[in-house]
Amino acid sequence: MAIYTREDLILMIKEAGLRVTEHRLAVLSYLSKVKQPITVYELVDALRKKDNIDQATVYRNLSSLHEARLLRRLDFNHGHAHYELETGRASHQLVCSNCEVVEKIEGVGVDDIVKKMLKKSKKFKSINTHSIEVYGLCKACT
Amino acid sequence: MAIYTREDLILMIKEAGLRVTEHRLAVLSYLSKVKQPITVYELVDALRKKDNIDQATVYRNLSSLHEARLLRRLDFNHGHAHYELETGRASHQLVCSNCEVVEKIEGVGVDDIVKKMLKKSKKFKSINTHSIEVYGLCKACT
DNA sequence: AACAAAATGCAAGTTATTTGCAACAGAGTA
DNA sequence: TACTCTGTTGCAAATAACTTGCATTTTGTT
Repeated sequence: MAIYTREDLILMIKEAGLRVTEHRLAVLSYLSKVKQPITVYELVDALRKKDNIDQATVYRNLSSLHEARLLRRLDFNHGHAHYELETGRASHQLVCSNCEVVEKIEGVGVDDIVKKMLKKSKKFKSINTHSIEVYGLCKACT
Repeated sequence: MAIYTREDLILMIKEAGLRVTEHRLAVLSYLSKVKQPITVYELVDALRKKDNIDQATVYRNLSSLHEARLLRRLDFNHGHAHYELETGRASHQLVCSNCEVVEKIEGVGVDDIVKKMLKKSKKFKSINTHSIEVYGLCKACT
């Protein structure tokens, strides 16, 4: 879990071809500090208090940062999106079918599987990112 | 791609502990015939015409069938859910980040990866299903 | 400093999905 | 077969998540 300085983040935004605004930086910075993918609601709630950012701005920034591939957008069948930094590492999680528990699992290599999928594909010839969601009941809900 | 008879589907619904209604059967039957995960919109559109089913009924049936684990609910970052039958086989797809193209890939085994994830988990001790979405640009959008 | 393009706040809009409630239908039992 | 209980349905209205229009401000560039 790398830690990014303000300068790192500024550089990332610039290299993505986007303007560096305090709000965009705040969104990226917040996401760089959390350990799990978080909901837009959490982000809006935190940034509204701290930096007085409107939710439309949060949505717009999430969207531009996602399009620029700095963020990964995830869905756990909870009715709303989750976001996390798009790091080199892939994103794999166990998701409870009953409650909102999500457990991120790291260190499971899946590169060869993704390659196999691509090889079998007729419509794609390259890929950028992927996510794996494994659903079950968490221990608390069992 | 197994083909289910009406009796198969009735049995599946009964074994899931749900009542067998014409509408529920129609939803399951429709999903048993499509080759790709489909949107609720498509389903509503088709069933409204054919069987005069209200969209609330479609949503409620999708929900009950999903909860009973007869369906799998998928999200491709398109702003709406997709559904498919929950067969023994897992669900893996390539998804275009730009348009709505989705390509289902079969025959890539991932059981050991899922097992590895479960072994690393602290919050789960068993799982039911999973999905893998691999994002990239399809050939048409490249 | 001056300017064009992009970002922002606010309020209103849109889309997907859910819900309340009265009428109806499936499934077990008498 | 009739009875009854509970799950299902249609319809309209509600909600949640997300997007958009527009006037104003900011950013990066010249």
